[in-house]
Amino acid sequence: MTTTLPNPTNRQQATCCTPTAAVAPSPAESRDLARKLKALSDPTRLQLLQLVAAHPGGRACICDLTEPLGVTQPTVSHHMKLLAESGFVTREQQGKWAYYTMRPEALDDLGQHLVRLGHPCN
Amino acid sequence: MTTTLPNPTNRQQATCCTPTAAVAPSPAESRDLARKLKALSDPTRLQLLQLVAAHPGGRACICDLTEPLGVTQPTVSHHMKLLAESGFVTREQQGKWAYYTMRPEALDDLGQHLVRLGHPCN
DNA sequence: CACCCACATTGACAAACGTCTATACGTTGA
DNA sequence: TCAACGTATAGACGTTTGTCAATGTGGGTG
Repeated sequence: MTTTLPNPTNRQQATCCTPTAAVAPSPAESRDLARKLKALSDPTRLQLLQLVAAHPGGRACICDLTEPLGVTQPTVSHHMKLLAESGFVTREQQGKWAYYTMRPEALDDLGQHLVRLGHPCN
Repeated sequence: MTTTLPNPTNRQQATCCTPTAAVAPSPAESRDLARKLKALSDPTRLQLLQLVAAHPGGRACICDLTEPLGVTQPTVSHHMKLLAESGFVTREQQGKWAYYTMRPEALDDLGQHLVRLGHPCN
């Protein structure tokens, strides 16, 4: 296609505004962003996050989360581990309970990142 | 656990602020949100979005996107179809070319939705 | 100590996903 | 009308994902 180039938009890869990222987007950055989005791309995990957020102090233990969603305790543990690894919650052991606390900044950052994706020219 | 209830945070499911959503998050809404997030949770699709956004008018055809990412044309077609079905781009056939156009509002909406997730009490 | 309890880990399994090759479809130009 | 081109679809294949039952772990309690 570079030989014939009849494509009206493809004159030497012109960009609208020299966007913040390079013309060829960084695979590493994309993988990192995709990893965070994937952590939120499951209905069960989203409901778990909402449940944690709705608890006083944005803080809940596994036993608070197992019953309302109708999934088993190992499944909840697994999901919360993923959410913690992606930075959306923090884990804190207290006695025999494991408390997970919301990290709203993580959601703020991700949200802003997405908005910026749609406006590469600021 | 409801019988013994030694859990300090779990006194009759108290919430911090009667959040916008019900205490038990709607599965339907979570599934819809998860579907959109899943559409963005792949590095190749994110790079495709960035490429489209970087093109003049936020508009590019498949042939503009196949080469820079090192994946085959059917793969690009498949990903763009997913992005279109989730509302992040629109498709528009022009001659033998298929133009995909960025929809920044979709990213804005999703970004705001995520931010709100972290602040259920507004 | 011995026993519950809350949670994590393991292993298994079906379903969904990302990618490719091969092929079909619609448009354009000779 | 035919050939070339850009794109979409179909089918196949290996990988990842979400879930569960079973088991391990470590703290509290009698």
